[in-house]
Amino acid sequence: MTTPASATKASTPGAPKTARGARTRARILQAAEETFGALGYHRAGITDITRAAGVAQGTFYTYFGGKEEILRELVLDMGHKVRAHLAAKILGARDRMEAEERGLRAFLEYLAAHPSLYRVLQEAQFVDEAIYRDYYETFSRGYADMLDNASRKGEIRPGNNEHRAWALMGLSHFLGMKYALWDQRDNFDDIVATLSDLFHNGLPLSGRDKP
Amino acid sequence: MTTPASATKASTPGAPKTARGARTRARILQAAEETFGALGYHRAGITDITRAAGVAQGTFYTYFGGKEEILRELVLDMGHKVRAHLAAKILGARDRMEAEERGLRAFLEYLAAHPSLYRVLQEAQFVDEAIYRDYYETFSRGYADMLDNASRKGEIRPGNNEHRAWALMGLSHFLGMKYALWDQRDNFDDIVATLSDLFHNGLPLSGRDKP
DNA sequence: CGAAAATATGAATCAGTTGTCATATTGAGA
DNA sequence: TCTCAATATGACAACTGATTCATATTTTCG
Repeated sequence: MTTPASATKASTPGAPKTARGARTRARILQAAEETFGALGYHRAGITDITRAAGVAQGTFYTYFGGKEEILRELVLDMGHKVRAHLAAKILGARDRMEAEERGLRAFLEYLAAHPSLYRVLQEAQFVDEAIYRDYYETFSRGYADMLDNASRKGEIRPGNNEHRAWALMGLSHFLGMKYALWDQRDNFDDIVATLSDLFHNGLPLSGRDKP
Repeated sequence: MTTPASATKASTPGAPKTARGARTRARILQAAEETFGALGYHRAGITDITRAAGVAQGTFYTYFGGKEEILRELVLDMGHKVRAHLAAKILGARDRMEAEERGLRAFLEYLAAHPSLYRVLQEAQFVDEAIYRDYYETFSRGYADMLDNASRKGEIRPGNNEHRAWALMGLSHFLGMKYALWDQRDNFDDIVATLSDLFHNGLPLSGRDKP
């Protein structure tokens, strides 16, 4: 339907004004994450969400303007959580190389533990592309900044760190999809080792190219 | 709805038995690619597809079992085309390293020229995950085989080429999404150069680690 | 040319969903 | 305890969009 021209869509209701309200809202949000994660955005009905939350359909609209809005909220929320998790896991790294390894491992582990993240985020792309782009543009900016710092410190080669950031995000994304979600591994040592080797030495046999 | 247990979905109608039929079917397939690409799978109605193809709604069901089926067909078709394109572009490469550069460039150019590919494929993931997985599993197998060959020839370091294949696919995917689709660039020299440097030297300043 | 098969048509059916609303319940503060 | 604003309820109105089907039209080929 996509906003049938002149109609519907009650815009964001105000925030809850009671402890009870806050609790209910949180339950619905949580239920939405699970339901979207399990069924996907389109197959999941408001009914499924409210049933999972243990409230009546109508209650949904006390806190959220509609299906799209709760998805947006979810994506924002997830973005914060992932970044916080990765930041924490990277914290003690000696240099950028170690940070990359830790970051990759942390991402894979996070994805294995929170598979809904992936599905909700990826599906958001087709519901509201802007929020999906924001997620990755924000992420990539932070990533590129860290690489720039490492460049300045002489820890990594000079080069276009924006390009590198997108490449590295993509690589994590696919490795996560394949090994954490599809194959459902719980040990990522060998994967991290393979990528670590790539980061350190590139692909060629000996690193004797342009130094 | 997800196949309501006991119902609907007329299974694949037979192939057209007339030149006219073949033409009509092709027109619908083409229209579906454009329509899904422009509106997305869910927002695109059968109506939109048939209108774009210049036929009546009912005609659609003469050739396709339903909306999901035409999507499947599209994904399969696209898979063949991309692989053919990349294979052709890589053909004359002297070594694996050059093949990687050419492959990345070819992928970015293909995506810029066929943006529907991306959208249809990515969205297929949430309509019929199996076909999406097949697409990438097939692709990755071929990719890993090529890397294995290069390993044997001593062109690249030994290592887990399956992991590498997924990492390389992911990296291309994200670079394509960002630069070909979102930023709509038409020149990818600098991106290919950045990644070429990564492939040759890894990230660290000098390549003097474990040789 | 004259069936018979293959195609084409589009109105009607049918299932399923979102978002609304009038009505009840709850609980915090006076 | 009483009152009122905040919440909760769930039946239902209003739509959307996929698929079907009885009915034309076109093509093939004997």
